[in-house]
Amino acid sequence: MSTLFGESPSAAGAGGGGVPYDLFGPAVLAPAPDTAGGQPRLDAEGLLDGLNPQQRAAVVHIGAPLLVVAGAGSGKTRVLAHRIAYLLAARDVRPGEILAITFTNKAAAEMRERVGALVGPRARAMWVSTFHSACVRILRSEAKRLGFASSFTIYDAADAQRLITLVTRDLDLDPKRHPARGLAAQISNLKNELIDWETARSRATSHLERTVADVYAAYQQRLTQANALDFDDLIMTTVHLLQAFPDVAEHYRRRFRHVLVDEYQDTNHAQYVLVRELVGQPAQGGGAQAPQEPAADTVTWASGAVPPGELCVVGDADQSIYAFRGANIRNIVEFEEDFPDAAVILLEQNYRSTQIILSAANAVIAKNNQRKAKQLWSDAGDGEKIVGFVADNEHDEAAFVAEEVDRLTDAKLARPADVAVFYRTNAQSRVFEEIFIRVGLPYRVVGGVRFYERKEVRDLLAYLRVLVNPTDTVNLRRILNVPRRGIGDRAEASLAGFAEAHRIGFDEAMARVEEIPGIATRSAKAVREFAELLTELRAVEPKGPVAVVEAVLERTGYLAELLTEDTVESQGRVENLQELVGVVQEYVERSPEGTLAGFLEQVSLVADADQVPTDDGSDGVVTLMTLHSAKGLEFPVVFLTGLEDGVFPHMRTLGDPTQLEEERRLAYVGVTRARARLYLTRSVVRSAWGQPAFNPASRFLGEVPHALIDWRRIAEAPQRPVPPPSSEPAGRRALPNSPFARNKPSARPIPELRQGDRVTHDSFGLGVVLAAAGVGDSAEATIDFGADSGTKRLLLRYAPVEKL
DNA sequence: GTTGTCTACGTTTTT
DNA sequence: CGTAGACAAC
Repeated sequence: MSTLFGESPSAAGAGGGGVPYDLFGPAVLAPAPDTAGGQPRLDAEGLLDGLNPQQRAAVVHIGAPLLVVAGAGSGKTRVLAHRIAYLLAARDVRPGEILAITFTNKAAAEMRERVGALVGPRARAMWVSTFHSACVRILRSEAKRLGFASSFTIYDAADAQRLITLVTRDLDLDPKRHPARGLAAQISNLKNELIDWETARSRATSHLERTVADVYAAYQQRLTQANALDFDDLIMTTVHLLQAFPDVAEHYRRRFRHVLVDEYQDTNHAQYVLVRELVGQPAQGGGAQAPQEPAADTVTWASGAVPPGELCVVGDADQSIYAFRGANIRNIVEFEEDFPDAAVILLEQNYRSTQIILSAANAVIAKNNQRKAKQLWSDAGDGEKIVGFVADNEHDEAAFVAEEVDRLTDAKLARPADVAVFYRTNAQSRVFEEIFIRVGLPYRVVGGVRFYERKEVRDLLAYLRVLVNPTDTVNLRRILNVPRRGIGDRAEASLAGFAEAHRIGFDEAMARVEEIPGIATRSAKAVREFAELLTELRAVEPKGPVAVVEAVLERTGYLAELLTEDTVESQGRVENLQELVGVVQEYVERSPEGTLAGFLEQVSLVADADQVPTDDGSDGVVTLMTLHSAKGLEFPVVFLTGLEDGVFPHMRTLGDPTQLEEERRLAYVGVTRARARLYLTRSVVRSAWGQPAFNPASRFLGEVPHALIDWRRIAEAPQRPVPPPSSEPAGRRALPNSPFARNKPSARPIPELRQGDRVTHDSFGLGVVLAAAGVGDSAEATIDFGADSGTKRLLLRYAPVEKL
């Protein structure tokens, strides 16, 4: 298919608001466009046009800290953009005095664009950026104060985990008991709480905590040696900088007279303290949870203090979906305690969705206990009913989505660009991609297996990082033997040991490889050649970033190896590398003075390479993304898929009411992305890594009032009389607490084994049960398979075992 | 010592 | 299904 639209719809798409087809009238959509005939509008009164009274109040508010509680679709970005423009137009604020902080690059870009549309080129003097890039900017210029080079490298989560693996090896920790992943998470949590390793160590009360603190300490030391900061360091170090150097803090407070923070509910403790430091307003409330340390959390007042900056935060506790990574709702919930003179403005009118969609969203979120009441309303009318669909399996679910998109586009009710498909986890995108490719439906996946996480891309970036920052040990060791050049584990360990013993960097150890005992001459030669290679490559730097990248690909033999391999996979890798070269070229074109270091910084702070397709008014493509990446976006047509307990809400959250509430907020976010048409789908059977699993309907489905849903198809009820088709939950009841209700269904029921039972195993053959424990999914058995295979302990849920 | 093969393993969301 | 680690052959 994909004939879609012959001619481009009359009214433009995105910002303007007119949807050409009959989704619903323009009244629902964002009010008047921000630009009139492309001309920046600077008069103060004009900036208030088309705003409702609450929005207007938020724009014109002066003085005390302001919290704007903005329900989904209530025009919060609009309020922020207009407030900024209003500051310039009506209050004589200079652009350079404004710091607007968002959570994602996407949001920052959008904000920049909208402000730019209102105030024109003056917007360029403002800082409109994410927490992380604002901090990098501050840290680069103040690095000397803190004793590190301003050319520091930024380690992302993968780099950090790799370094922690190295550290655990150094400390002789059992990787089974202390997986790097878990340690990384714990250290990250500590940093988000602004707890440095010294404090962590002094507070440690258990053996485990001491171990974490030890790893933290060693990890931090390695970061310093490598002249690197991880993501969390960017925030924490900036806070420390401002606290340790009152003159620096004063400098930024003088500069940023207006601090605006978007998605305030997603801030963690470190970000919260950072905001307070920047504003210079001492908070009254607790701030810190856990053991209080007033000194560390209290704003230092410089002599000749600058009056506090004006703070405006915008957020919605119902859309807090990042608690898992340290976001603290208390920051928004207790804003008024933190800032006793604060003003609060509530935005409840929704300009995005039909009333039916909002009613569904309100009903679902109302099930959360920990929450302040809030009811979104719209004057857009009821609109279409929500469509429900139960598929037999995930392929059918995807096929339904594809057919439905086809139907809508054929009927000119929507273009592909109007449609988004949401799912809980990235892995779920694959089925949709398969079907969409087969039927020729153009689509784009946002996020997913991210470009910058691909092995070959990371390898090439590792080379570039090492060229810029020779002390970057993690990346140096990553590429030491990539492509294979005969420097094995043994040689690497010797180099690392030598560096440790002489308290020098890994790169220096390489330079002195001759002095190192225990390295085979052949390996030593390889190390020497590798060091020379790096020197050669550094010599290319003056020729510009593109030349360096190409030199790396050529002279390391990386490209040649891939070309020789000549498989489908290697071709894909070559294409990815070409794309990366293209990214460098783009960078150079955009900033001709740009350096390799500049390029790398940009890359490390932009995690989502695949941006949301901008609506250029063409038919565009269907957007596939996780619910998390969907936040802040809106689409006329939304498919919310995989609504199954265990998928969404995610399995790991089912046992924890707090986490379950976060999942429900995620559902709320998903539902409120839809403007006119919302589809809720689930699948009876879904294959999760190989094995089919029966999942019951998501509890969130049952929380949507039945009257709002038009069930297009419900679950079959096998071996039972057909249940009354009145409501879908009948489908859910179709599979009660039968042993087939979850996981591992028909193919092979979990055998109930007792000691002495004879069994057969697909690969081990015949065996005798020595012991059995546990029931249901957690049932295990120890089975003797005789001389060939020996005794095994098996989890019966997965093990291909049958009782004889 | 290094490379290739096997197996075990673990799988949320992202700056 | 895909990747990381352990192990056995070159």
